[in-house]
Amino acid sequence: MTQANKTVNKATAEQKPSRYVDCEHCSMQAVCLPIGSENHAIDLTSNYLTKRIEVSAGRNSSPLLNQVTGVKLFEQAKPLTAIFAVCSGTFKLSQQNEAGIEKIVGFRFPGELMAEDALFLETYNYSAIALDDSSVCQVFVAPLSACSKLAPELQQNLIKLLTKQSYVQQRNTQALIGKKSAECLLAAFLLNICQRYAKYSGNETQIELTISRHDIANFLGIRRETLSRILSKFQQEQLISIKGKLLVLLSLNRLKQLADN
Amino acid sequence: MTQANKTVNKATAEQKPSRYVDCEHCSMQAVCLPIGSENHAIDLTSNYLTKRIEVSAGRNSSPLLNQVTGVKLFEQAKPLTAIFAVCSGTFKLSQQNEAGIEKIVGFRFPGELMAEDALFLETYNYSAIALDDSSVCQVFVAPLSACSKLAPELQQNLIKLLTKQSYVQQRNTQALIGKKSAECLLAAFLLNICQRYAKYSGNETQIELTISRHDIANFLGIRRETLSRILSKFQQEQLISIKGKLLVLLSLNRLKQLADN
DNA sequence: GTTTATATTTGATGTAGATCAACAAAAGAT
DNA sequence: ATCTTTTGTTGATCTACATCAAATATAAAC
Repeated sequence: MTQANKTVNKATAEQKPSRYVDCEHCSMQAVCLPIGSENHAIDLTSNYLTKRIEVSAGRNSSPLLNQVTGVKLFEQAKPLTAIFAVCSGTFKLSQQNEAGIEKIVGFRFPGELMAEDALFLETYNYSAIALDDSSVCQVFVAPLSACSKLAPELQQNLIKLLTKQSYVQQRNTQALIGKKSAECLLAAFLLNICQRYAKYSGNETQIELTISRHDIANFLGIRRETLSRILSKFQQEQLISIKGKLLVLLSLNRLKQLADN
Repeated sequence: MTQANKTVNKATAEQKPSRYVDCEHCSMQAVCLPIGSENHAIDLTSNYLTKRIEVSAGRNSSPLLNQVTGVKLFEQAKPLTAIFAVCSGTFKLSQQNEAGIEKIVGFRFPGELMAEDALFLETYNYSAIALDDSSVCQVFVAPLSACSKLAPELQQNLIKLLTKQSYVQQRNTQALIGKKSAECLLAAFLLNICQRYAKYSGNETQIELTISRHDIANFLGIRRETLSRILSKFQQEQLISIKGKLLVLLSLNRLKQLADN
């Protein structure tokens, strides 16, 4: 474990567990765990293949234009050399279209993967931006590729991992297309992120909301104003509470009811 | 090549090339083509691994409820034993949610894959329904899995294929979320299907539209009435023409302009 | 052929959410 | 501390699309 003391010293530290997600709760498990008893030689947790690195948040050094906040871990269209698992913190994944318009395509919490959906391809499909002081496990592709040629089981595990991941991804986005009302959309989103964050925090009724309203609205395909109104409404109706960065879900049942409409 | 003479005899046959898509234009190529010169033993085009089968359309035998039209090639949640490539015809892919609501998650034209996104998983993620008299190449997973253990190159090819596929899929759906207006959405959709169909027909300005308005609307997340209105408007504006089942794009440029808004 | 069912188009109306605009509250910068 | 910038909230209006409803066209059944 590397040091993340900076994070601990911050004002918001009370709400945030001062620990990394452990390997047992990480989606990379299928890749990292050594395969079969005879194959112990291939242990991807050795530093040869993987490396834990810190990503400090802090806004981009150049506040010229409406630049993205946070720090880029990797960048869309650049050569892909490694994939990542989030150990602590939060990331947003964004794509820029030809016109340069930013579209948030997802968020990642501890235990979740980034760029795995482009494994063995040439370039990253999206950029990853830290919204927080974060840490990640970096898995280099070249040695992974070499290893997997030696160990067919590893490769089958990889394929299973990737297909499962892409299925989850698809469900996440397909659900949102359903053209539910913005309220349902938001209810579904809040439940989703709290549930995912719970793997890390242990509590699926609350989350430290490091994601800006702008990014949530962008991701959901609604306007910031609309998002803000619905959040206010949810608070009036005692469905949620927001104090500073802490979001609490007050009634999972009613939110679930709203979500699947 | 198996016989597809039934199809040729149909009234709509003039508009439709009476041939299968050839292997050169098929997305399964990376899997089917024998690998390396030394590995000729592994030729997946042998009948051992793949098999071409016919799927007659014709509506479902039970017109009781608002049952899906067409014939199911495989069914969501059933055990996955094979993946498929479309040789001729059209398929729609549909998912049912817990409430039993049908959601169209995609269409497949000749040369495109089905169920590959669940390869090595237990069950199909969606059902595939033939909208046409169609034919497919069936690739059995068990022998494919066995083979790929022998040939790491095949497996790397598979991973590349899958990740590319899932990227294209994602782009297709993400583009639709962009919450463009229904007009942009439809323009993008028409361009997309014509372009994909062109691999088969050779002409990217027209398509034999076997997909119902209902299914298009469902896929795009708009109402049938809205779809119908926009189609009428596009015809008035000489952007497209519809005669029977034949859809012709009259101005690719103006449609493209509309599409990326 | 006729009849029945299904698919598609068109019209009238209501509403959710976009848009424009102003204001309030944080967060950085000096 | 003040000043500036960014981020979030609330109000007023407008429009695209959903919804309800009815007419027409197409396809299946007899």
